[in-house]
Amino acid sequence: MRIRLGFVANALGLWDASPSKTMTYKRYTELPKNERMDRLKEVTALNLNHTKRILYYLAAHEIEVYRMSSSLVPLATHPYVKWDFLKPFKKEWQELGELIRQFNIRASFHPNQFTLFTSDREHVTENAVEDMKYHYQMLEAMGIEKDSVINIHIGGTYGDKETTVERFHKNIKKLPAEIKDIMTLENDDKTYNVEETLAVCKKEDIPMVLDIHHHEANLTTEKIEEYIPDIFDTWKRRNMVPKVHISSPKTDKAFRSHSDFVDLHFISEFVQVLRKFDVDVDFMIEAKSKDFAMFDLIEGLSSIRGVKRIRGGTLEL
DNA sequence: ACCTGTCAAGTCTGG
DNA sequence: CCAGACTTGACAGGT
Repeated sequence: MRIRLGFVANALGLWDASPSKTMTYKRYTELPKNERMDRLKEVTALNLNHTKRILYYLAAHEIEVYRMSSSLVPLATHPYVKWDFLKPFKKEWQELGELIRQFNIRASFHPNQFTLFTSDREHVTENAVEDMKYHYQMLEAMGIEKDSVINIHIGGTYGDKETTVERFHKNIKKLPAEIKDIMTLENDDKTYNVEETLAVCKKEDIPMVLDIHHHEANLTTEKIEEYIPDIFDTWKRRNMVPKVHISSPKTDKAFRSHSDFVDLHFISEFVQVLRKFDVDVDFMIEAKSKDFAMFDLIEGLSSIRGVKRIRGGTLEL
């Protein structure tokens, strides 16, 4: 079995390469009208260029798993701004897509916590659809929508999980079919645990992203290995290697917070579990130290007996 | 050069 | 109904 590792958004090994430069609505309104659009485009051009630099960095390190920043385009879906971020950057989007293909990178998006389909307020669902569209359009512009996922959480519980899950199934119908086709759902550290998330995924035929840190923070009564075959089966429709989110607790007290680096022992236990299933997986490292945390974990895992590093970002077990 | 308050959006808890 | 927590990085303005 093979494990590929990757990281989220920013590469700390590169100087000044944030792909998430922003302009808030407040700042936008403070600019003279004739400068506003120029500034939006400037920020976007910079984020796209930084993403390009990161893709080359990934290639140089043979890293094939990467989550792109959701903040590539500032105010892309703001109701009073909403601007065309596709046409002015047609060439740039295409170039990113070509590099992603050329370097065999598995790219994904993970919209923010306000993108959810459980709310009983209609505008929340409308905003969620808008935000999902924004992410989908970026993937389309890069020509990689068929090979990518947009991952979100189920959402809040509103004091009644059962009713709320039903509302999720109702609200998700508002999402255009082609976008729903490429979405995934991740188990949550506070609300929907592995068992509950898996049930929703099965019902909607949506692949499930397993987050092992969230799982430890929000345990189901059963052991994780009992769920793994079903979780991994949800990826078969898309013929994709299952994706697992990796992080470890900051402290015992702040258990849910992400530690800067990933604790090797926290993960190696899980890797031993995976070994029994002998299946390829991709690890998305979610830690404050980003690529450094990923490199650290790659080296840590490589030192385990029976684990061999066969490429910069790939381990064979 | 460093520090601090602010920012479109979400829910949850407590008052 | 509202404030603060949760949590996030980036940024502008102040010292």
